[in-house]
Amino acid sequence: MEKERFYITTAIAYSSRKPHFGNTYECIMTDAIARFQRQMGKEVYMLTGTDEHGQKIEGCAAEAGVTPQEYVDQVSGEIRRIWDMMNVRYDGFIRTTDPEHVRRVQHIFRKFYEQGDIYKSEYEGWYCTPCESFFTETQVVDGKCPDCGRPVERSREEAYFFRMSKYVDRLIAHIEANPDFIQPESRRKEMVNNFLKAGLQDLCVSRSSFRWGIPVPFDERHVIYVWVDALSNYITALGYDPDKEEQPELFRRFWPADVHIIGKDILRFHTIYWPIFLMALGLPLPKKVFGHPWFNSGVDKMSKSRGNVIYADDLASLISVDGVRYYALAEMPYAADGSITYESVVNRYNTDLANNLGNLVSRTHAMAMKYFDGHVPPSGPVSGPDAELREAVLRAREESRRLMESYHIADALDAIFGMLRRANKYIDETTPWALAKEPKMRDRLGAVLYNLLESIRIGGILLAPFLPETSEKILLALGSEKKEYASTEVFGGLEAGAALGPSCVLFARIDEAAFLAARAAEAEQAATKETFAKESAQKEQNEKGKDRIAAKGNDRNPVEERAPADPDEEHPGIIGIKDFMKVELRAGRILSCEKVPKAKKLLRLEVDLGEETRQIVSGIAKEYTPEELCGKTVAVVVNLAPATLCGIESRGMLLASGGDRIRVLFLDPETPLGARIR
RNA sequence: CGCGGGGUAGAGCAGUCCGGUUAGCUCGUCGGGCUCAUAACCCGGAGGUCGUGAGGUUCAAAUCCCACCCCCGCAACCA
Repeated sequence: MEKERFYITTAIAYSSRKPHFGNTYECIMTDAIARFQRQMGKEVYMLTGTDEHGQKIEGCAAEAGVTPQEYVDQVSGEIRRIWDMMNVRYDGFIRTTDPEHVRRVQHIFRKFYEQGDIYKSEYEGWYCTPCESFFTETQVVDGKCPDCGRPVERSREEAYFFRMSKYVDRLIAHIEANPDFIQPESRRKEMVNNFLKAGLQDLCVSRSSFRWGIPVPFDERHVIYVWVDALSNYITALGYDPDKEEQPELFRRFWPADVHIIGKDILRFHTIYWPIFLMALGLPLPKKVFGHPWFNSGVDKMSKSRGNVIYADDLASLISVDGVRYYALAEMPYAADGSITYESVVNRYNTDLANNLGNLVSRTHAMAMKYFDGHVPPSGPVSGPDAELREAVLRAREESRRLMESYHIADALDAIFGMLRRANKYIDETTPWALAKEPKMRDRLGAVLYNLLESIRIGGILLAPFLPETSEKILLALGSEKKEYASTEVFGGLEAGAALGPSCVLFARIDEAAFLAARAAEAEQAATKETFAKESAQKEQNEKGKDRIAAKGNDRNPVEERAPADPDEEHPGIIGIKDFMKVELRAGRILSCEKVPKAKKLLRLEVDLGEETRQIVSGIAKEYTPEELCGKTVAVVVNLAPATLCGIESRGMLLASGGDRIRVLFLDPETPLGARIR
């Protein structure tokens, strides 16, 4: 009989910088599912890879003084190194710069064009270079990018568009007929209500403003924009090429994918544009798209400027690879965002891995060594709590399987660890050390230890998809050859008389206080270094304007150093006093203030600037009530171009701290109204 | 009235669809037990008006209905 097949993918990682914990989590999660499916006897193909085109990478490479190809070679290698280190066992690793991928994407693009799905038109709008995005008039906020807040430019370019409208109805019908298509559930409604039913616009699928991309085959001035390029990886990696008479075996065997595992931020592209591209190619749609939640760092989004970025490889050096895997898999809820803190890392590690799992193995192994000279004793008749233990073991097996089938990974792990807890309790119930003192209880003692060893053996096998190394170690300690899932069906697979392996400490306990202190010290050091690096880099650039050459090799993290990550992390360059004086800041008093109806964040203010009174709209409604602002003296940017927000004109801007906690900058009430601030 | 999800012990969650035993679980906390083990393990206690409404339906509501409040996604509007 032919094996059932299972095709699972991660999103391909964007190669502009080193992936942080959230990216790595996705890969670990996907790997756990893939390993589980292999354990279930399926023929699995797990695909991951790197997305290597785009203007941002072009820019990063230029800054680093290397070619884009050299740049992505390095980053892609780094990403792959981390995946490998985390024991992610992928079957395919695609890079969007692979020549085969490039050629196939060109064929796909041409096919779309030839069948009339792609047409040439002109795009005019506001363009944000760092985000590589065009925005419409209504999206742009006061001349700035709505995503990153940096200035946008008026830009017009000839571009190719994909006729989405043609397929929308079919897609809606598909989503409605397949309620499981988008997971978790809540995401499905977001997509359907926010995008599909609201009216889907044609998608711009080419760019001519940069070169680092796959050229449009029939129009060399254009490169194929990210989505046709990146999304296609799921089929090109299997060898799909629309020009081929017959698709290769790999493709025929594995398409359609069973599930695409992706971050919730790109759900829209995977549940709307990707299915439509597939429809246009006449291919079946993936069975499921799972938009996993994000890991936040404590309460904040992870970001370097907050000094709270955690990298998986760094963490692995502290708590082991399986420690990281366990943490990521156990801590992340199914649908809501999870949060990572060092406290919870240590707590999870100590309580679950060291105390519950590690110590169970350790104490059981020690007793078997001491009382039975390192051999598996024969199992005796079932008595006392034996039945309950066995039942717990088999139930954990069923539960974890059921939960894994629906991608409830944390819950599946919980089921297994619950069983381990039951085994610890069993030791207290049966008190083997007391039995050991009575020679006539020898058989009972053997039975008790047998039950424990067998429970651990089954547990070790069940843990294999999540903690592959630990699973190996457990089975090695038991000296058991039986590692296949089938051997867990019946309690009693362990053979009496077999010799145990050497004892081992699976997870040494961590001293929480010392651990946290060390992390705090590191963070401080890193922050200092970061500031220093930035400053000297800027100095260098300003003074000589020379290109910097990326340090290679010994630099611990060269990628991170040169790629300014998120917009909010970018530090301002050094400016002269002239530049500063371009910004006209003046003191004003808030005369009146009210919430903008229908707006969540906006307050409409009348501000007295001495000479004049201005209407300013400010996005601080979540932090301040109108009452507490009235009468306050504030700093206002008065020469900012007017913007229209929610239909209300705003002329100027209040100074306030940004980020998650917005705090308005209040001035001394004695400040004369209209006074220039500098 | 944009769309969706959620408010359950100090924290994180399950239970809600298909109303019904003392509202569970993990962590934390307090007390006890044990000594095989990684100061680990086991037991017990305290701690909950299940967001609010002396609302509705019902013999019975965390669970169904209604109203309101708050939080989080997505979208929009962070000047």
